Amino acid sequence: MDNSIEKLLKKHHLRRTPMRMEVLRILLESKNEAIAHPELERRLPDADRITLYRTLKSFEEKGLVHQVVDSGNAAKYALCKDDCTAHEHHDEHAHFHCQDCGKTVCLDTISTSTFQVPSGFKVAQTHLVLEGTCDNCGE
Amino acid sequence: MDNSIEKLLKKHHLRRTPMRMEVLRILLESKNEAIAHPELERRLPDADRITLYRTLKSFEEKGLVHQVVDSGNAAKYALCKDDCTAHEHHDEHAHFHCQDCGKTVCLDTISTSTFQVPSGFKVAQTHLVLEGTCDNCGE
DNA sequence: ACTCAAGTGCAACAATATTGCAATTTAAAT
DNA sequence: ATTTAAATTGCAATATTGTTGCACTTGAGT
Repeated sequence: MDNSIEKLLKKHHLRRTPMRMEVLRILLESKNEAIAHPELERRLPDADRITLYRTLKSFEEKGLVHQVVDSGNAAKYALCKDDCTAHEHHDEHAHFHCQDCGKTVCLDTISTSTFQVPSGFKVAQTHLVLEGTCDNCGE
Repeated sequence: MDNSIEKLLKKHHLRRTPMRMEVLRILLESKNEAIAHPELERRLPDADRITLYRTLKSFEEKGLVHQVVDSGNAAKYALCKDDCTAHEHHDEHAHFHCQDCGKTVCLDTISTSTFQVPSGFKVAQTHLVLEGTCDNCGE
């Protein structure tokens, strides 16, 4: 329901604007699937492309969504888990990118929390993307 | 030395052309650092941009380099380990992307070989990228 | 030296991303 | 309900990144 969208925005100190509500609605609809910029444009034909960039940037900065990188050339976005804040993301799960259908889904079962890095290195964020064929496409 | 460059090309069934030798030389120079396209352009001012794209694509197809995705918007390339072939990459290691200096280095100590995926999913390739501050930039 | 497939360079184009600025809108204060 | 400051938007202009087609050149085996 709309209510939850408004709450989400408020929670993350983002103004409630039509565009943001729309984008958020779409992201909520495809709950654990990451959506690329072009796809968002397609679903929001009337939206301004530039505004969409800035919307997503705001969302990311305020800890509402996280970026997923895959080997396709476009960044994708998915909703953050509840405990992400403006200052720190806690999306410690992997993603799966299907080379066939192109979809990117969250794999909450795989945690990315602890990898041992050389001394002197500090990890702020981890991207773990598995690529291959998803259950739908593997005939 | 030049010799090893030619051998590498031959090994991967790639013709020995000036451009490829140059690109390969640069990749060898920064052995375990992944280099983005713009950076390669910068280091090869006379090279044709399009040819560079195709060179890297060939390299990747023939198992000579692998792509690294990070949250920067450009794909980066690094040399594959010895046992990569045209048909299969075996670069089962993580990468570290410094948010400060932008460099991406290989972390050979971290293996990405085994993650348990839901049934029906098949993993062909794994990207594990840790982001944060590298030892140089951490004051 | 000859030959042909592979590779190159150029042009044209398509897609993706960034910046500045004026106009509008939100949310809070009066 | 008005007012107001700051955030957000839409548009223009521009930069960056990636693709395709085609004619010309080059590498490497015969």
